[in-house]
This record gives sequence, C-alpha cells and structure tokens, in this order.
Amino acid sequence: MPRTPSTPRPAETRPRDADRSQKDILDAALREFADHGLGGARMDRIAERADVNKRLIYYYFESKESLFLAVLERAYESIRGEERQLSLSQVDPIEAIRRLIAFTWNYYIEHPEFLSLLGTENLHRARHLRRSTKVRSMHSPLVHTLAEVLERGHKAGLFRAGVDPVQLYISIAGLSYFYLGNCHTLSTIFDRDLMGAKARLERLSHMNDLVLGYLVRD
Amino acid sequence: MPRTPSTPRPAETRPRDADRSQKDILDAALREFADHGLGGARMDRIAERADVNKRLIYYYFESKESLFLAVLERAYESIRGEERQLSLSQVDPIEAIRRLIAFTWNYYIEHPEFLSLLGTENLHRARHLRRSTKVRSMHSPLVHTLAEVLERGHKAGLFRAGVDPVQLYISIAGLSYFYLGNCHTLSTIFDRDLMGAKARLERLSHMNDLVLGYLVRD
Amino acid sequence: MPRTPSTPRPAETRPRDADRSQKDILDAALREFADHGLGGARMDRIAERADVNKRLIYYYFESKESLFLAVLERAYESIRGEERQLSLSQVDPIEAIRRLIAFTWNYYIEHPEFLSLLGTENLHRARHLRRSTKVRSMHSPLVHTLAEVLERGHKAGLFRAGVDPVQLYISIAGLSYFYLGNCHTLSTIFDRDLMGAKARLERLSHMNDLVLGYLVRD
Amino acid sequence: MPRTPSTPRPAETRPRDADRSQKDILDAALREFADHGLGGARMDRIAERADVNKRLIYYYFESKESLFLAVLERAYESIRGEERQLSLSQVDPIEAIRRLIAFTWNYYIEHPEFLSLLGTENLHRARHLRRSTKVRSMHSPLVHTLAEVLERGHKAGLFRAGVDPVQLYISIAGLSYFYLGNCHTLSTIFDRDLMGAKARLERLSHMNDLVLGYLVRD
DNA sequence: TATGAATGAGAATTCATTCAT
DNA sequence: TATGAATGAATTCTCATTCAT
Repeated sequence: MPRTPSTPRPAETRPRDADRSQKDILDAALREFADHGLGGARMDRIAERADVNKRLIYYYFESKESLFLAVLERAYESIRGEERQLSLSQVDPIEAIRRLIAFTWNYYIEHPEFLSLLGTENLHRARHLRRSTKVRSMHSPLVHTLAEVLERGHKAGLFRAGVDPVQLYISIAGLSYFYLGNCHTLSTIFDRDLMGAKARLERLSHMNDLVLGYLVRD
Repeated sequence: MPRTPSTPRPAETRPRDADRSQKDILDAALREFADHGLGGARMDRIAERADVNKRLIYYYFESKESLFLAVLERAYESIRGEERQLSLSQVDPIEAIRRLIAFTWNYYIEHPEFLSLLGTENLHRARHLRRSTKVRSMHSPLVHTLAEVLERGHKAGLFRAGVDPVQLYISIAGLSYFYLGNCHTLSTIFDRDLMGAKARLERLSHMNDLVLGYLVRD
Repeated sequence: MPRTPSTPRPAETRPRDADRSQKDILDAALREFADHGLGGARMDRIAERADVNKRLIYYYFESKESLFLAVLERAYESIRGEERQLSLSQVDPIEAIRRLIAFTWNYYIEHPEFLSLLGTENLHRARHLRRSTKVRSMHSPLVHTLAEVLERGHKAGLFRAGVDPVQLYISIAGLSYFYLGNCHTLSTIFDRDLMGAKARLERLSHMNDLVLGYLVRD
Repeated sequence: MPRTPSTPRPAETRPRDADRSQKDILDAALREFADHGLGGARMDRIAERADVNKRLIYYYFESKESLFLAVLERAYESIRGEERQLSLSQVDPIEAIRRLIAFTWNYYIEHPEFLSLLGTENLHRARHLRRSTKVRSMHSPLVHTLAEVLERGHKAGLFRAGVDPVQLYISIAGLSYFYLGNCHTLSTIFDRDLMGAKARLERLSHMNDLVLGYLVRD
C-alpha cells in the first residue's frame, strides 16, 4: 500500500495540476512535432518529455491529430499575440515596415518550432487548420494594419501606389521563412554558413533593402 | 485490356527491367514522400504504386532513408538540369531576372513534390543531403550566372551595386516557395483563393515588381 | 475446464498480472530458445506459448536478445540455487564428489534446456553473458566448496595432491555435458542407445570410476 | 556488349571451375554455419563469402538444410581421416591414450568450427546426421582401435579391466569439448583466461592425469 | 486526475528461394 | 556453368490506442 490517494496534497499546489499537465503535454508535443513532423512524432516520446502517463494525453487530447491541432492553435495564438503588440500604426511608415520585417525575422529565429509546424501542416495541406474555427477567426490583424501603413506611406508620397498588403505580407514572411526554414539545406548546398551572426545581419539588411527598395518612391 | 500474362510484352517496352524497375520505384517514392513526408510514407504503398514487389525496393535501395536520399538527389538533378537551360547570360539583365523569377515560380507550380521534398528534408535538418556527395557537387551554377547578370546590369547602369547573388537567389526562391508551399495554410488563414489563375498572375506580377523595383536604379 | 472468460478468475489466482506475465514469457522463451537456438527462435511462437500478446514481450523485454539474456540469467540463478543446497562440506570427501557428479548429471537430464542454452550462448561467444553483471557476480560458490573438499580429502590421505578445483569442476561438468548434450549425434554415430535406463546408469558409474579412480590414492 | 560468353576462357583454367565453386561454397558455408548456427546463417552471406552467385548454391546444393548436411559430412570426413592416421595400434598403450587425448584436444583447437557444427547439429537433435548414410557408415574406427589398446594395456598389466571404449571415447572427447566449446562462457563465469598458452598446457596435463590416473593400475 | 498493463494492426526489413536468360 | 532480377512469406519490432483500476 504505497500510495494513499485518500490523503490529498496541500490545497494550493493541487488545483493547478490539471492545467499544468496540459501545458506540459503541449510543450512536449510542440517539440516532438517540430522535431519529427506529424508522421514521425511518437506519443511515447511526448509522454516521456512531458513526464506524464501516456494515457493522460488521451484523457486531455483525444488523439494524436487533435493534439497536433491543439499545438498548432496555441502556436498561432502566440504569434498573433505578439504581433498585436507591434503598434505599427503609431510609427512612421518606413519604420513600420522595418519593424514588421525585423519582428518576423526574429520571431522565426526564436521559434524555429513554429517554422517546422507550418511546414508540417502544409505537407498535410492544412488539413488540421481547416478543422479549426479558432485559427480562422484569429486571422492576422496585421493585414489591416499593414494596409493602413501602406496607405499612410503613399499619402505621404513615400510609398508606391497599388501595393496589395496580403502580397506584401506573404513576401515579407517568405523572405525570412525560406532562409530560416531551409537553412540546413541551403547551407549544405551553398556550402556557406547562413546562421552566423554576420550572415544573419546581412540577411536582415538585404530584406530591408529589398522591400523598401521596392516600396519607397522618390 | 491491361496486361495479358500469356502475351509477353514486346521487347522494346521493357528493354532492361532493372533500369525500368528502379525508375518506377523512384517515381512512386517521390509521390509517396511528397504526399506523406518521410515518417508518414509507407514502403508498402510505394511498392504498390510502382507495381513492384516490396522486396525489390530493398534490393535496389537499401532502406527507406536511402531511398529518400535517392529521390532527393534525382529531384535536385532534375531542377538543376532545367535551370541550366535558361541561358540567362544571353539576354539583357532585366529579362534575365524576369526569366529566373518565372522559371522558379513555374517549376514550383509544376513540381509541387519538389516543395514537399524540400520541406521534409528541412524538417530533418538536411540529414540526408549532408550524406550526399552528389547534391553538394551540383550546387547551382545559377549563382555564378546570376552574379554575372547582376554585374552586367550594374555596368549598364541599370541595377544597383553590391547585390549578393546568393541573397537574391534565396529571396527569389523564397517569394515563390512560401506562397506556393504554404498556400493551403495561407488560403485558410486569409480566406482567399491563392491558386486561381488570376491570383497566380497577380503573385507573379508582384514578385517581378518587388525584385525589379529593388534592383533597378534610375 | 480451462478458462471461462465469463467467470472472472478469483483475485488470488492473478495477484499481480505483471509478474505473472513476465514469468509466463520467460518460461515460454526458455523452451523456444532451447528448441531452436537464438537465430531459430520466433517471437511469435514465444507469445503464443506464453499466451500473451506479442507486444507485451517487447513491453517487458526490450528485444529478442535482451529476452535471451533474461532467460539465461534466470537459468543460471536456478542452477546456482540448487547447487547451494548440496551441502558438500558436511559429508565425507568421497561422498561429496559422488554427490557433485550425480547432481550435475541429474540436473542436466532434468533440464535439457539448460544444455541447449549453454550451447547457444557459446555459439555466440558468450556475447550476452558478457553484458550481464548478474551472472558474472554469481560464479559458482561450488568452486570454493570443491576446493575445500579436495583439501579435506587430501588431508585425510584419501585424495591426491595438487588438484585444481576449477579444472575438476569443468571436467565433471564436461563428462555429463558432452554425453547428454550430444546424445543425438552420438547415438547416431555409435548406433547405440545412450539414453535408456541401463545406459544412463552405466554412464554415471563410468564417470564416478573415472573421477574417483583419478582422485583416490592408496 | 560487355561480356561475351561465346569466348570461352582458356581450357586449363575452366574445367575445374565446377569443383572449385563447390569447394568455395562449402568453405564459406562452414564458416557461416559455425559463426551463426543453422537458424542464424544467411545464404546471402555464404554466397558473398564464397564469391559466387547465390543461385549457384542452389544449383549445387538443393537447399540450406542440404548444404548444412554437406558441410557436416565433409567435417566428419575430415576428422575421421586424420584420426585414421594416428596409428594407435603401433605404440604402447599409455602412449596411445596420450596421443588420442592430444589429438582430440588439438583438433578441436585448430577446428573450432567443428565444435560449433556439433553444437548446432545437436540443437537440432541430429536431424541432418540421421538423414546421412555417409556419416553413419563412417563411425569411428577409433572405437575398435581404442578397444584394442585397452585390451593390450590390460593384458600387459597396465590398465584396469572392464573399460568400455565407447564410454572412454566420449569422456576423452567431452573433457576437451566442454572446455573449448564453452570457453567463452566459462572464462566469463570464472573470470579466468582459459585460452592462454599456460592455461592450455595445464588443461592438457589435467586431462592426461585424469584419464591415465583412472586407467593405470599398479 | 492519474496510471501500469495490455493489444491489434501495421511498420520496416529479412530470407530462402525461383525465374529468365 | 553461371547470374541478375524478382518474389511470397515471414520476422522483428513499432505505434496509437484502450483497459482496468
């Protein structure tokens, strides 16, 4: 008779166990999915990484696929949350564009799992995302902010006219995404270190030049 | 009237079974890996798709991983082969850039498996590519050609100075890659069809504007 | 009246399933390895013989090789356990030698699987045993006891001097082992039944004569 | 058109290819069966080791089992052949016994594959040997020779009476077999090097003492 | 809320053997 | 006599998932 479930642990530590377990599971799953993709991820490893019983994962998250969706949703929530704090509307248009580029770049660098997750979800043709009402409703407020910045820049005679904010947003994201997401492949192919401090600064600089070189008219 | 076992197929249809079988396996594997990633791909399905005995796959390609590498190498050979035929050196610089953007864009559209493969390989941190001496030696001659184009453009007073051809190459690829590779996710998030004929033309146009808007100085 | 699934077995029959399952697996594996060697043993057959799900074997014992080691360790524990109860120190030296010969002989007859296991392990050059800290630490206390018996016999003027207990132990074991382990081959070669009651008595007698004829000096 | 089968190789090298191939296969198979047992042996590896096409093995030896029997038969032929040259009848009885012990000991040391083969065949309960008319008819002439030696020794007043030559033969073989065949296991268990030059001399000496100590009466 | 035991369906890989030439 | 291509049937091992408590 080792464990006595009848003796409850102190009140202040217990109540949060459920939330804590769920968070641990999501954290572990994020790493696992990012490391191995959906097909390569192992529920066993997630349980081990989260230090919970495997059965518990099923208790909270129905299945592997649902768990993946939960992970994906949380990842989107997280980036959207940070995006909202950029306050692009409060700075001049050129600075706003710089900030957006830098934010995207840095977020991807600090959250490589996010890139992995995106890639995995795309391999599966957004199958999970499509099921999510959450993510769809959380579509980037950035597009609107970006539209406003472009408009402001044009009115100020700084930016060219007719720029589609969605296209630009995708371009900005793509410039960072391809470089960072494929850096292992690219480094190998070009036989050049792309992730050193200098290389990273050069890339950021190049992206700013590219985007602003396009946008700014004189 | 598929195959009638009693009627042996004419000699010219099956000149050398070995080569044919290997090609069939590679074709099938390409599709399977592109559809499901490395972890999700099934050797059984590859055998079925190639219409060969599963054992034969192991006869020619040691293991799943080696098969994946073989597929990857062939995919790179293929795109490099087509790139070589662009003859960018023989047209004026602006046209050369346009051609490169259009080629990349169209190649990705026509070969979505290539994008998948890239994504999968990156998920695995270029583990397979690193093992390949083949791919490393086949690094794009495009970088040299591109350098020459940029140089020529600059000397003609058309292009800005100091553009790194590798950065530009990565940017051009990234602009197409992110849009096309993540189109399922992006379509869902932005609730907008990105793959219709009109949308595709707009994207191509945007990419040209962006890159040339940056490069061309007057 | 084997098992009636509708009537749940009483609690005391199945006190802890885990222990029971592991024991069942080890029992089944012992027979399978003894019957077919390591290479010829089939995990499927072990599962069937143990009446457990094949997966469970991997749940408790990592792999076929680890299972083999576990079987081997248990077999050694078993024979060592019985050896300890021979109390050779409490009988006169000649009787002690007779007991040791008889014990070895009978143990091998009653546990032919032990002979098989030994043979198999040797085919593999003690690969598994070497990995085991357990077996190495359990080296027969018999060697010490045997040394004491030889010493006692010598002091009583019964036994010759200078007998190495390890050599003698190996000889006693070898006399039984070769006869019993190779009886199928030997029976065939000599065209003579070696396992009939009479033949067995003759062998035991021969071994006693041989060993005591060597040891006893008058 | 690389190979031209129509151009035959020079006459003096060709004719013996068939015998040569068979010998190569048997040699390779002997090593493979000795190294891995019957169940663990791989036809692929045998082909590779013999440097012949796998198909050729089946051409000459029907199946894996038949090949094993062929290997076994050749091994017995070999040891029997050497035994015949011992000429035990031409030396005095004590020397004859010494020669037999030494021969057995050295043959096993020089032909560890023979020990492996024996062990494997026994694991399979002499299944193959029983099928062989060859080996059965080749039962050791040594038994007769040994009987004659024992008789001669007894008549000379040297040896004890009533020694069964088969029992003695088995004992002599067993004393070497167990030590040498199980040396990996025994070395591990007793934590003592049993195969060093000194240890080997000691064993040979012990066996002579044991057998002659038993046989010789004064 | 939590968990150790258990499983069916499949996964990659292996193997002895045969086909066609 | 020799061989490269091909295969069906296993074989070890894996995996997401469920049971029983």
